[in-house]
Amino acid sequence: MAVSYLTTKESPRLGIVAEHAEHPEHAQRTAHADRAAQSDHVDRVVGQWGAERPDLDVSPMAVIGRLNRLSRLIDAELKRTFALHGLDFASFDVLATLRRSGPPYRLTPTGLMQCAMVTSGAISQRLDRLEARGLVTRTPSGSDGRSREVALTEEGHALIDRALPDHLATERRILAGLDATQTAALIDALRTLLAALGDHPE
Amino acid sequence: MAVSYLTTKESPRLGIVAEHAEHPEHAQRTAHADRAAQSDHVDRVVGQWGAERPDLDVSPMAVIGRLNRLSRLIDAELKRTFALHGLDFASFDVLATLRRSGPPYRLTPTGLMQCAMVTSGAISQRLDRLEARGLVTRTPSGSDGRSREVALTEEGHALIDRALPDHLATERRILAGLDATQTAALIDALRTLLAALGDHPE
DNA sequence: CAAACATATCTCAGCGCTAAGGCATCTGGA
DNA sequence: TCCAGATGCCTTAGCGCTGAGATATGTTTG
Repeated sequence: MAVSYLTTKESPRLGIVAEHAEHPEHAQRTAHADRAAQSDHVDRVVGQWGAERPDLDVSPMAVIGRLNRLSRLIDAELKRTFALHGLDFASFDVLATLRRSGPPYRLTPTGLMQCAMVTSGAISQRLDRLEARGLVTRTPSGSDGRSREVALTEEGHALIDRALPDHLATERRILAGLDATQTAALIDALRTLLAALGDHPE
Repeated sequence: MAVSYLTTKESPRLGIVAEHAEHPEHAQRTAHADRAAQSDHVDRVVGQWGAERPDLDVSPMAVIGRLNRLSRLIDAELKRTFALHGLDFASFDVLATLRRSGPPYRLTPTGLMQCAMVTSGAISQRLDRLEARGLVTRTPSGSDGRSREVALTEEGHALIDRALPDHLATERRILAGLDATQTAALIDALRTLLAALGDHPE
């Protein structure tokens, strides 16, 4: 039996076929989908376009649309955990980047900017806020008069170490519905897409 | 030979194992990874945490971190296409939602709000901007005095029909690096995560 | 019917980001 | 050496969104 991952509304122009439906986990999920006729928001969107613009191949939306919605939902979820520690995504991001860089927990604004994928202005403002709260310090760089060294304070270090386990628990909860095979395949696909978009380290 | 999707830096505590490495596409990708020791930004982050906080299981970051970075990169890419048509994501979103809803291309602000996953205030402001440009109209609802009917104008209809093919081309280009198996697995995983986060239609 | 509650939309202050540009400093080539 | 361009950081206007709340209308309940 040919079991499809797609609802009837999704035209398979991306050449999507169910090649490994023999995996028990997948069979189970698909069986559930068959039972409940499970169709999510993006299925509906793709179906609408299929009816209104049958001349266009909207199948890329099945991926991009889901990535977009998932990203928003995850952001909202993570936000709640950050708030428990008096943080938001921007603050957590800077503190975590400094923390994981290892002793002496110092980076330049440029380094933070590249990790965070935001503009230099955004980093300046993030550091203003963190500095005002005593979570980081900014000192002149010894070797380069233009540069600065941003360092975690003891309070900043303690705060990120306190928030991190909660954050990881939230992430784990979000991913709890995926089995090992799905997770590996997801990472593989995301890695491929990131590479195609030029997301390289350094 | 046990071929892993993970770099040596990623601890496999999510129970990730390479169960279907016999797929030709995957073998090829992994071979390439072996050859170039391909490691992306998130690999580096996970490796840093592994060194600094070996007591914590940071493997969820391999998924959440990639989703976050990918979403930002995709947004930036789509933005450029929207700009070619004098649009941004917010405007495109509203026009596209109206367009795909089919004749008579009318929805309420509440309907648009639910599709867009933003607050009612955001929709009010989006509609202000679109109305000022003559791309939509707002008229009182006949049946409910509290409600309004938002309708695509001819100009709005023409604009979204002009922008959509370009948008789809951009999406297709972003996904070009994925083969059919990867795409199907990606959709499957995203669908599972969306369902777990309660992203249902209507 | 009236009161209490629910719903639909809008308003607005505040927030974080971008884009553009300013200033100081570094670097490499003529 | 000098200077033009590159680099690092900051400043600021403007933008879109959120969160809180206002207003008006609809619905339910006693």
